[in-house]
Amino acid sequence: MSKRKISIEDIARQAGVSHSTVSRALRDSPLISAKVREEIKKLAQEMNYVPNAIAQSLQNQRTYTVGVVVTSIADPFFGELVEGIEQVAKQAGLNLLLSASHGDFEQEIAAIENFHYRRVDGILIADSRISKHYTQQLTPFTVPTVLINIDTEDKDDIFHSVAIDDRLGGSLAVEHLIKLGHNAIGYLGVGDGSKAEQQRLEGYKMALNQAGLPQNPDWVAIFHRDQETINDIDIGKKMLSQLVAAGVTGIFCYNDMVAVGALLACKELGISVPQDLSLVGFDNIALASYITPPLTTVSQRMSEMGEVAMTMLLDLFQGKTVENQILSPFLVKRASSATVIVRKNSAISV
Amino acid sequence: MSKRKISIEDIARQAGVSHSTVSRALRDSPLISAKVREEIKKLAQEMNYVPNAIAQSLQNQRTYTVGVVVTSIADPFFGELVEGIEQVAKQAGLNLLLSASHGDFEQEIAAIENFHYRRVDGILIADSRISKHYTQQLTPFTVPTVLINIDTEDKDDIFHSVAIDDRLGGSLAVEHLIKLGHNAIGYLGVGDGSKAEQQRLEGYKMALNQAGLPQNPDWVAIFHRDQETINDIDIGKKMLSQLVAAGVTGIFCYNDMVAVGALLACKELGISVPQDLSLVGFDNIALASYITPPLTTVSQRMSEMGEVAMTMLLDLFQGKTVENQILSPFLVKRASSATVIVRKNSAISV
DNA sequence: CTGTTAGCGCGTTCAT
DNA sequence: ATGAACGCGCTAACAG
Repeated sequence: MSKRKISIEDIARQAGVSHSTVSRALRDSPLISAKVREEIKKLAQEMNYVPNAIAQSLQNQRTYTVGVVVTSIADPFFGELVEGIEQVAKQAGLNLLLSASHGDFEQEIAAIENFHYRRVDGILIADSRISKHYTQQLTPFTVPTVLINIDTEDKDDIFHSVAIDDRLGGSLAVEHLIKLGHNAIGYLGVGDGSKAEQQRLEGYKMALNQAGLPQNPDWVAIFHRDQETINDIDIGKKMLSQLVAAGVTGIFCYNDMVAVGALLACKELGISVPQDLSLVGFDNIALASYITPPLTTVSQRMSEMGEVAMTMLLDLFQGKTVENQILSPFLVKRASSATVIVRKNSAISV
Repeated sequence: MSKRKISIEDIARQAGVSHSTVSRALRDSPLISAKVREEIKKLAQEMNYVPNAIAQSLQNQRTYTVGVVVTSIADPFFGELVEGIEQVAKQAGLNLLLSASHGDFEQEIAAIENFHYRRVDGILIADSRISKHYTQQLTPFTVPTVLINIDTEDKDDIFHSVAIDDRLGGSLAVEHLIKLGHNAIGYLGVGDGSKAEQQRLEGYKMALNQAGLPQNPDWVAIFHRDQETINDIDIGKKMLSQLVAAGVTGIFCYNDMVAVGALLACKELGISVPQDLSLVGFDNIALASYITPPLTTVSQRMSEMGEVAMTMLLDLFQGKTVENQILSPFLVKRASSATVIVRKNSAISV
């Protein structure tokens, strides 16, 4: 903003009218003769007038901006989410202020306070790093806020939320394996203590129960975190063997990265997927469809999630009462899962 | 902003001073006695005062906000870029206004005008959809702007840029194959008419020249676009066979997706990589490291690109003169490329 | 229909 | 060291 832009007063002077006449003309006020309105609009055009949103915001008490906090922008997962958010925001004439928290609680709080400072009209938060802290730290919050995929325990009147039905997702994965004839089905988890993992595991158990299939503690392998420095792929790699040793023929993995890790471990161990072992992931990341074999997985459609969350925010702006949403994931069948091949001899060789 | 937040006047009234005293106290003005300064700060804290960035901006003529236009947020490529941008922006106390153009020229212009309207301090554009149009449409632009990976032809005084050295990238890929003993090296391109492709091809030729290796028109396969509806993977799939038929033992692919397509075609044709054929990609997308075999590729480090671009913008804010940057890519060696195996008989079988 | 005035919240000069 | 007054650019209430 080195050169100050021209204002409505500049064009008022030029037109020989008052600045409020210009303001009205530009806003298509009915209180203006059609003639001067067109004249002024033309003049504004000629003078390259660009209205000042800052001044308008100060007056309107509305910034037409929403703040978005995600863990990481580089994560394709959140990328899709933001894409969905952006799409409906743009359509509604709203702008996005984006901030990454990198899973750090401090940074997340800082981002939210910054949004507050900038007087955003609403806030979207997609980050699992939070919990009850919210209730304390963010109490003085009057800005409409929608939490995405976050365990929202209380404060239902202030915080709204949209989340995925992880239990359903787990069930879908396991039911799929059951249909394929598996009856020794394992679960491979990362042990991050998240509600998501807890519920996917629940879905796993539920599906087994419902099918009357046996359950075995040895079939559930959840990584024990001593240090935070391990990634999901390596978890999958490490944990696979013990499940195989326990005799499972199909495994539901907490997410796709874990499944990819398991797949890599299979290759090293000479276990062929899906002939010897079926794998099902969760998330449907892009990688899932390109890897060999392509991964059967539960898909979340993050962009839809973003759209729903942003739409919810729009409803809140209009004073509507909104209900927390739980989105249903769905199964994407690919080549990493197949019907069980019964072979008495080769089974021993594993 | 349903409930109006408290202002400096509110806390001035409470403290029994004028609002300008409060303003000064909060900004650590030396014109204030240390005592009242602390008192007022404490009071502000108690009253949950949050300064109004909008009002400040109107006064300062500075929004501490930069606008970012990318083709797609969901694209991991741009995700990384934005992550880099965001990181240095945050550190400098700047905010990001994000917008996606989806490769649509209209949307891109609209985004930029919107940024203009919102009085951003600077703009970053990462989208290839543009060209000379800029010179015309965006002439009245006084906002510091940095173009990322865009052919910036003229207007060097207004637009600044950071881009990758595609020619060097092409050379690196081909030199690598040469070192491995290949002497019939092909290029597989998408034919999108971009400067990037043109320069990567140039790098390919340059490397061959420099090594004194033969060149053959049949070794360069560039897809001819009749319709826009084909993706890079399918291009790679389609074009591979003709290069193989031409007798190449190594192929430099325009990007990783093309290389992945080529790889899939190899699997179908029974060509084993890297034993029969070496493949090198470009971009180093996440997928490249997970596919089988992992892909040798030229890496761009988009996050660095974002950091550099944002840093350049910061320099511009400080009135420094900046130079357009060209970043050097580097080779990432993986299992899709290997030394040539000379075998007289099997060579015929291809 | 149009002009005058006030105020959104804040920073800053000009007095004192 | 502090208060009064003005302006950033715009919208809206109030006069005419």
